[in-house]
Amino acid sequence: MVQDKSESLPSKENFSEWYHELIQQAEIMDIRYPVKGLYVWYPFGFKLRQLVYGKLREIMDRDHDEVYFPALIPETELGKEGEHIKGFENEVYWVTHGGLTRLDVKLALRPTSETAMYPVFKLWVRSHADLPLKVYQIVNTFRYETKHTRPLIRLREITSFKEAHTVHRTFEEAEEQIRKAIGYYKEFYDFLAIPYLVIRRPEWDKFPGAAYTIAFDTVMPDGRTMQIGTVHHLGNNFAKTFGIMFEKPDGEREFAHQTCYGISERCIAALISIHGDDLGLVLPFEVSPIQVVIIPVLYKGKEEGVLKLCGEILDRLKGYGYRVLLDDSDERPGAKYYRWELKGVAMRIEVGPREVEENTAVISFRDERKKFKVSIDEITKEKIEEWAAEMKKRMINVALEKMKEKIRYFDDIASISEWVGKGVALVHLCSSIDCGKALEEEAGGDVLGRIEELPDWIDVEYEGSCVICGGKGYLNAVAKTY
RNA sequence: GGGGCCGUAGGGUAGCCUGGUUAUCCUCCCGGCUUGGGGUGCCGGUGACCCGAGUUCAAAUCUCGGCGGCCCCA
Repeated sequence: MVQDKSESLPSKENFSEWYHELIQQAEIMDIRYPVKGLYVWYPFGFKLRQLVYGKLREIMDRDHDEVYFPALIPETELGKEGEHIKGFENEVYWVTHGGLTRLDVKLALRPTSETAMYPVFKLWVRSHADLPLKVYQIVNTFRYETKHTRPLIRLREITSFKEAHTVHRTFEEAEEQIRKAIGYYKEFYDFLAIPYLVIRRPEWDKFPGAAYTIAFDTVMPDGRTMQIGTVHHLGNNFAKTFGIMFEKPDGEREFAHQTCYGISERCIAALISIHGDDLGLVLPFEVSPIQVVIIPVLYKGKEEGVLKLCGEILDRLKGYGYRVLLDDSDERPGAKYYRWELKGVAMRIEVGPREVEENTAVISFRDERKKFKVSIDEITKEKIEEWAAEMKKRMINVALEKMKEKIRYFDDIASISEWVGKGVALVHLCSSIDCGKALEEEAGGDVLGRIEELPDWIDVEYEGSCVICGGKGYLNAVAKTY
């Protein structure tokens, strides 16, 4: 029996369509805003954003101060660092007029904030005692994307760019910060149960103006990878451009070394895409806008007892501090199950006349959708936390297994192109640009770069001979990308 | 950069080729009854031809322009 309900989602097998529909049906974003690449956060989507970014903030606040820099950057500053501007010039939005008056110096809508911040860092940094300087901000950024835009994934206005910027005395000290930043991002994505690869981008694909770039990539259900975080060591390139110098204890003046690292709302796209299923969102308990929904099963003449017990459970869970909803709307229970599953509510409690008699409740978790019965007394804060932790563990395992299936090692280039597009190919590759480009040509995908941290589940030697030239190579990843 | 396709209620659609009645159907939404442990059923209701110009007795339909969206190739 085929359910041809128009509100049902396309199968996740058809990932692109599934994503497009789910974003709207689950009320994450309204895509009807009349400008290409700009979208509206629905209240539900925005709550999810706030919960996810709350965790990111908590992590950043341990080691950074939050700041806010302006969205407009004068052309004179944006253009100072040659590599940097070359990397962005095709996608910068320009403010050219104030009212009817043409501006003497055009203003760019920030594509990222290095050139907004660093002229000010020059003023803030004077002595070694001012270092290290570590700040972050969560802001919107603008890029004139010409390719296919998609909500949360490819935007003309990124609404939720968390960018951190740090300044240090030495290259090594900055490098130490890079290690810490990678640790912060790991903690963040582990919290969201999103698996990732940590990869050093090849020379031709590093951040414009950086010494090197390390990226977090996750593998989407269709086998393409998505970059969900980047960490850049800027060396003293920008310090030289913007004159960020400090006086050492011995009185000598030196250029500072810098890092920057960012995460955008692609983390939400990954959260939705990695865990969601044919019925909708699946979210970890901690970030579900609604963590628990209580569904009363009402039979004529027995409403009172059921609603009373539901009310007691509601009060108790609210007392524990959870985001809980009692759905006493006039619909059949089945319709409610589907609705709240679409929204990714982590835990469901059903109460009907049978449960009232036994003083029990039927519990179900969104990821497994099995039902089990517990006595009302068992629903304690400790128990719920235990259940939530178990659910998170299941989600991590499932997501990691799926990612492993989409990653394969190849020791010759013959069959790589058949695989790239379905998943990630691992190959040994030397660091020459010629070999990298030849491989991209052959594979029909992008070289993501050298695996920076080899996970224990990848059972391949880290070093090996380059698949193109046979020279000394390291394990690299190749894939089609978002 | 080159080429192609498409704009009809909140969402999805038929009608357009061959101009002509009250613009089709599904869904959502609103009201009523019914029902209630995995998408109840019935009855009733609100709501649309992207914008502008042209052709014509008459334009959702044909022509031109604008705006918006989608796809393919480099």
